[in-house]
Amino acid sequence: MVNHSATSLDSTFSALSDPTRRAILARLAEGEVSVSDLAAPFAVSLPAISRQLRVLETAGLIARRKDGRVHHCRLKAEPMREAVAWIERYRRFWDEQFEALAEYLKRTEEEEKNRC
Amino acid sequence: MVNHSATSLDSTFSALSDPTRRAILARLAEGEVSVSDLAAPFAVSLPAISRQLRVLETAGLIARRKDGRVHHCRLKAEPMREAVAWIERYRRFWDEQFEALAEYLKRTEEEEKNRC
DNA sequence: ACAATATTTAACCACATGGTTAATCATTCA
DNA sequence: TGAATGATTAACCATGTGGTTAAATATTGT
Repeated sequence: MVNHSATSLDSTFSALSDPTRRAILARLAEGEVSVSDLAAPFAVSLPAISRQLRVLETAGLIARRKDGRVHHCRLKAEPMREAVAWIERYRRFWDEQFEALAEYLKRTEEEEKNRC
Repeated sequence: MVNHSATSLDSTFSALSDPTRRAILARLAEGEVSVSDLAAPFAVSLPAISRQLRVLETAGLIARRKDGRVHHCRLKAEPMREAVAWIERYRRFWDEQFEALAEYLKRTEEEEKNRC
């Protein structure tokens, strides 16, 4: 399997650490949105949003399509897969379910062993 | 359910965006480690590590126990739960399995409707 | 009391980040 | 062609981050 995202956990987590950028991603979950429409809800200038978008694009979290003078952004969530995969390794440290499962597996293994 | 972590997605993702800090967390997954032992593998000064630890502590990702002059750190993964929960909302944008499940659910729903 | 050890804090530096306004580029429309 | 629109880039500023070395703090061992 090839690494299509060509990005790193560094840039992914870094991109996700800003609330404005997370809000932008949330909006894009509903579909393509133009840069202006994307900027409208925020109390910052268009150049500010433009740079947030560049951060997201560099992190591989969005892609653009240019239609005339309007730039449409869309979500590209692949890097999140990698991020979740990293965090998941720690699930057992917070998840009771995980502990319950571990307990169950340990028990069945014992039983398996006793049968031999 | 009370919010025990008292931290934000901002600080969690921000803390996770640094490779040194992620390596520290990885090490702590094996159990408690003193600050010195934690610092040893890295080619940076102790004060540098001390500040990384403060970032992790502020984010709620580690806690400390002081035993004499030795400070022991341990993993506190709860904030990761929140982080994963946020990212999971985008799973369908990268996960084929998710699409397959959505497809399945849609189909069963149809059948359910036809039965009534 | 004093030296050594574990760690943090202080003061500093270089660089990244997020915001601003003004200027520029690209495209549409009159 | 020229004005208006959508978006980016440039230049600048304040603040945050991660590193350093030197100093301070806390604890242990002699």
